[in-house]
Amino acid sequence: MSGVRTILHVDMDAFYVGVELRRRPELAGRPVVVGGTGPRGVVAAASYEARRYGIHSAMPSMRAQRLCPSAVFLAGDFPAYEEASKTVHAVFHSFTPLVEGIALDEAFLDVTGAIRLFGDGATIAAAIRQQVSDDLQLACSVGVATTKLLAKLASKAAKPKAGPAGIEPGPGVVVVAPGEELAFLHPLPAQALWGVGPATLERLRRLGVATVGDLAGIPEATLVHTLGKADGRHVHRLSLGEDDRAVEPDRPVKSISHEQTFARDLDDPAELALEVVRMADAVASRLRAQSLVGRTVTLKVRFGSFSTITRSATGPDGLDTGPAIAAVARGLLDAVDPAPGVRLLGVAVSGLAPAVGEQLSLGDGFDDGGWSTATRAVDDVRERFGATAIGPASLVGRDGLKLTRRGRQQWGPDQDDEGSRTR
DNA sequence: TCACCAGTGGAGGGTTCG
DNA sequence: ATCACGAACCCTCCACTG
Repeated sequence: MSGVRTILHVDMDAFYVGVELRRRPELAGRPVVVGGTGPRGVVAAASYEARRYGIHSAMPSMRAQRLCPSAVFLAGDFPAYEEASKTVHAVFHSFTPLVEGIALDEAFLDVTGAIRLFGDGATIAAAIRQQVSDDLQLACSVGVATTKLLAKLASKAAKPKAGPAGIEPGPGVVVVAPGEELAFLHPLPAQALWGVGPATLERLRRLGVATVGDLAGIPEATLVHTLGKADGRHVHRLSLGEDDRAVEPDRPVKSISHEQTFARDLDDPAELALEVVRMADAVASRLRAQSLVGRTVTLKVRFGSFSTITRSATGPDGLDTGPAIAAVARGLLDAVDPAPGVRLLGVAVSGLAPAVGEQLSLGDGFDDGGWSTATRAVDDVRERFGATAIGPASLVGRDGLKLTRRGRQQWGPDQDDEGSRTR
């Protein structure tokens, strides 16, 4: 039935760094690191010059600093990256509507139907690179193949490579032609497969598996036994190059969460309760912005020891106001002993559904104390005066409303995150 | 010595990804 | 000598329903 597809995976090269370089061209050619700058921060992106020193994303910033003290560390500007991402996606959409965004800097395109118009996969890939370069002064790498997995691995192969010796430019576009799939796939290490992380890798290692080719030689039943039904089957199919997953634009959101690592561990219940209110409020804002409500509230607590627990509760009604979500989350928090010291707190809402018409936050026949009306007013004020213009009264400190709505993405606490709440 | 069976949905922990 | 944030998905256990 469905013939051979042509799928592209486009991956921006050091995306956040690239956006920063556009407005700070003097940094070009230098080791640049974007990410959390505080003592508990991590690297979000590193320029290829920085990667020569062994710096990579998700690495603790402190370690990165030791590896390359002369590197330029930037806190990052998430809204700017979002804006650039939108423009990049507009370029993708000029070739096909079948665009599945994976992250700000990454997307799958199914161009099977666009070939008649624009040329084959390699031609489209080159055109996209040209367009992104012209419009945004940003570089990207593109993989072209018959499946998502192969396209993703191909784009990786297309990337520049940085080692102690220097930086290799990389081909920019790599095509895995129909029929060449297994020749490309089987020499790769098993962890190249999507879904094979450290834990799975260790189990496979015990089966004597090192490469994808090794994996292809293992009976499916053995893999299912070792990895579980879903993962075993999945990995087995991928190792044979079988991957019929479609490029899906518009995948619905399943959960919305906010979490934060503190500059120091907290053990004061009142202080923690305050943080929960803050996060519940932030999550609620985002729910309403997308006209969603959620029935399940999950509280996440990471202790100083790094052990992490979650506590959740599901109610009959969809919630989308700060007070309603905070009430549930605080109930969950009450059952947690913070004495060991809490490093991170998170509030998530799942079980999402579209908010339909007049939202009843507290159930049928209940007077919700006017929260629905008040909440709409809050959204209105924020729309006109900014996100920090109004917030829960409990968050008003001595210095006024300390509603540090910390950007949309943060890679660790700031140096001075203690603020007015410290005692 | 009682789990008998099947389905559903919640809770909690874990893995993986960018 | 340290380890973010946001999201998706899986597994296992458990309670409830019939």
